[in-house]
Amino acid sequence: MKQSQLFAKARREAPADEVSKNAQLLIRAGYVHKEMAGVYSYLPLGKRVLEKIERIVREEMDAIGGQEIRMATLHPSEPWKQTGAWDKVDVVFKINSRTEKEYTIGQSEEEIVTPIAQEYVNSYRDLPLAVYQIGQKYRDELRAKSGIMRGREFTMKDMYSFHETQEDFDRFYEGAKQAYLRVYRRVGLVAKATEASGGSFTNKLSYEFMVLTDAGEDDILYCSECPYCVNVEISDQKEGDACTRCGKGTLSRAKASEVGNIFDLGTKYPTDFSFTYKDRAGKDQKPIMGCFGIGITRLMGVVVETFADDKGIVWPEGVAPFAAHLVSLGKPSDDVSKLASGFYTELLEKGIEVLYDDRDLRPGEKFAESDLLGIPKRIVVGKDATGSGVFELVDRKTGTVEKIERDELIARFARHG
RNA sequence: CGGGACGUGGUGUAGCGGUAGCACGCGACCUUUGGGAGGUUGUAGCCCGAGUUCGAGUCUCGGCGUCCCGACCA
Repeated sequence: MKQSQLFAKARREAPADEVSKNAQLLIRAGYVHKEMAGVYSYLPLGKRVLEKIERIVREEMDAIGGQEIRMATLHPSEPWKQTGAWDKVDVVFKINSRTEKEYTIGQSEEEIVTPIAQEYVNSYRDLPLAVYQIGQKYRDELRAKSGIMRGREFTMKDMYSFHETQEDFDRFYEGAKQAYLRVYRRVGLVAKATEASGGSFTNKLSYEFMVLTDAGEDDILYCSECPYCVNVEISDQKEGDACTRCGKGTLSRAKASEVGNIFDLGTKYPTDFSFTYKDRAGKDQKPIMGCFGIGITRLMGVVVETFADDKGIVWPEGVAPFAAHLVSLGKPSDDVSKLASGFYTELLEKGIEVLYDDRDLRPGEKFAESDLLGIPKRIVVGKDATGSGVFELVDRKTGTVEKIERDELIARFARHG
């Protein structure tokens, strides 16, 4: 993509009405546009980042047998009344039509997915089943905060699974937990599987996936030696206590942001909807159900919070909007510009995702903006490149500068694909 | 929802009862080109509504909006 054609331009100053690092940087750099408190639109660069995250999530969900669907976001009120959530869950938006019919917009989708599964799961032969979607969720939060990390509208991957037995559920649950940890790793983050409350409809524990960040709104205790991690809201332990899990480490307390949550829902929803299937003996049974969420937009915010430095955003390679930022220091149609344009075409032909800064601006401005955008690698084409054919490769994270010959540079990006 | 702060051109801000100013951006022209250049010129603004006052961006009240702390958080 040519930067001269990118309609969302970076600004020099952060918006005055945002305090959170993620919102300040994402707005400044032109990734998102705020519509109102807790609601953001995603512009070309932001959309690309979301798609990167979504692709990783999709691959990992597919790998554990998830089937992707797309459920409605405008919901009838009836199933929500049937499960009790209409009255019990206070973040449910309630909408009235012109004819006074009541609707809601999805803040989660058990009320929709359970009847869908009920329609097609008639026999034990149809189980297990796992379906998921990536889509918008709406919650009537009393207070939106922290930029894109806690909004009233956000993107979530939500998966729902149905099982014959607790053993089968446990097997799938463990597989999902591992898949989640792979997702976060690929996104570039370290997430801790944290023991937490199961929410209002189950008294079982759940796992929350927590990334340590001061921008987070949860507090967790985690062991210095083993993976044990617990949300302080359900823990009687305190910082400095010995870890009861491994017996070796001590517990530290830290702020963290929840980027995923997996639940054992038991038979709550099948019960509410009278959803049964025939087991091997021909008897009616209720499936055991699980729910598995990942906050896609929140994940993006946490990545910004985690890696940004004083110059701007720093994207890990896995989620960057582009693999390379090609910055030409040439003037319109001079030799430097021609060289850069030729190289841009070649990168495109090799399938390398590149943002090409072809604008006629001063170098300082281009570098500052490049730093702000946070693309992992910057290729600078200046005067010296016209004779030598050697380009400059700058690492956004470390600032390391390498002089690399043209073909080697292409080969390097092609390898990372 | 309780508490607090704040709403001035597209963006960031100054103005504290008496002619709304600056910077950036954007348009035009000239010079400049390896870390956010300089000059000339143009462009564009007081959230909404009442009230106090000779006079309100400024004071009072009421809305609306945004952020922060708390509460809440499938």
